[in-house]
Amino acid sequence: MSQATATKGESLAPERLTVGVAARLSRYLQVLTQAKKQGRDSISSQEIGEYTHVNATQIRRDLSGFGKFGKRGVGYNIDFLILEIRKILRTSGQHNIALVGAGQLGQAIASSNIFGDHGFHISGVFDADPSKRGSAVGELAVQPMDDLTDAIREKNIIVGVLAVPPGSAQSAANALVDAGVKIVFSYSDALIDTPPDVTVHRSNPAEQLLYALYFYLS
Amino acid sequence: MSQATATKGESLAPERLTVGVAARLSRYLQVLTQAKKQGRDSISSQEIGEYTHVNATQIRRDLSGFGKFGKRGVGYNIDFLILEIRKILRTSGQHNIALVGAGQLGQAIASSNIFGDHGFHISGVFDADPSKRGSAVGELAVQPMDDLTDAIREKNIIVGVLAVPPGSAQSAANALVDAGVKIVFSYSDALIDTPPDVTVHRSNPAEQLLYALYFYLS
DNA sequence: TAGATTGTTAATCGATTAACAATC
DNA sequence: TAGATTGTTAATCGATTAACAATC
Repeated sequence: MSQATATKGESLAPERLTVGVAARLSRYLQVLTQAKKQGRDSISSQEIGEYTHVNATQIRRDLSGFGKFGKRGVGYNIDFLILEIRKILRTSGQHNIALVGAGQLGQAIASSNIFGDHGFHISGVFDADPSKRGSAVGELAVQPMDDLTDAIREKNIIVGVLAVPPGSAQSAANALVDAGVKIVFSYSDALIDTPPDVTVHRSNPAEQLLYALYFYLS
Repeated sequence: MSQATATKGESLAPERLTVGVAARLSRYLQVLTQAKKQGRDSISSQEIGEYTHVNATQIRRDLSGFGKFGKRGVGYNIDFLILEIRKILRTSGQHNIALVGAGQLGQAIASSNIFGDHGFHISGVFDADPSKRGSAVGELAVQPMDDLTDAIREKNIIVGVLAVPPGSAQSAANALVDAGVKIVFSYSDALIDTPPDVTVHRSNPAEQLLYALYFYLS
């Protein structure tokens, strides 16, 4: 019972979410966003569970810690629940991010909605290769790495995405960190060292397949 | 204590790993593979923890359930630990996978080592677009979707990777499922429905950034 | 020897699950 | 009303953490 004591009618929000709850809420949000795109109005905890691999009871428990968001016999209203989870995660607004790497991967990312759908706006694409300078990636023109620091400071960017080959991951990450970025997402699985105040997340398809395979083979 | 009773000197392997343990072991394996690539010989639980965001004590506990793999004062021998974890996960061999989608993303995936480094061999690239047929992607030639079923049966493929736009994700997944694939990894965040015996994993960069952002902002 | 890091214990906390009354 | 699904409880299990002896 580490939740703040709530007086009648008030929200029951705890001071700070645990890592598990925050991760799961983000996961529910992703499913809700996609279900909304498909034109759905409401969704049950059971169904969110099928898409997220989270137990349906766990989902209802996670949500009921913050309020009564559902309707018995019906499920959860998608628009409403998206707003509520965004409030809980305190990430309601748009967030500018910087993309480093304008190769095939960078171009694929910039022209997709995988970030845009979730409140992240790619506000600059950077590449160390001078021959790429100025070429179009999505709706943006590729900028040289020298522009990184100014762009990150001007647009208050704290998230950087790396779409560079493994051999360039560390140097590209260094450039982002020097410019003030605090959260790095890398599509390469090369290990990246950063100061303690910077967190690195890596794309991990093979890792997910490996453990899915274990359960398939068992 | 659900571990099998082990007689002296034998491995202590439990019947079946929990989801948590299997996922973490896969994660350690990824870090070990990368550290080996960097020419490292040994690594401490502390350091694996920094790269995986898993507590160092938890890592030692996970490993010590299967044997004494480390050396006190030194750490874990990387080559040895990779072999041991592969044995535990029973995924030591090579696994053929099918890649659907030969656009920028598919090409980026096929020409990278993100799967190859972890024992997954891309043995076929497929695309519904007839104009792409035969063009080179990595070291492979793009095949039409009609070839999918035969290829998957011949090469005993149980894993399919989707690198297609959100609007094509469901139909491409259907083709994979019809051909006999049991594990699907999708780079699109569109929701995909499959029969109960097929598991779907999705790439989720925005989700990870969202919850990283929560902890940065708190 | 001195320093480092494993292997292991014990105590706590969060996740998971089944079950079911409440209610839409 | 009948069917469905939430919100919530209670019981169990796994994860997390600090601490430290063992030992390389």
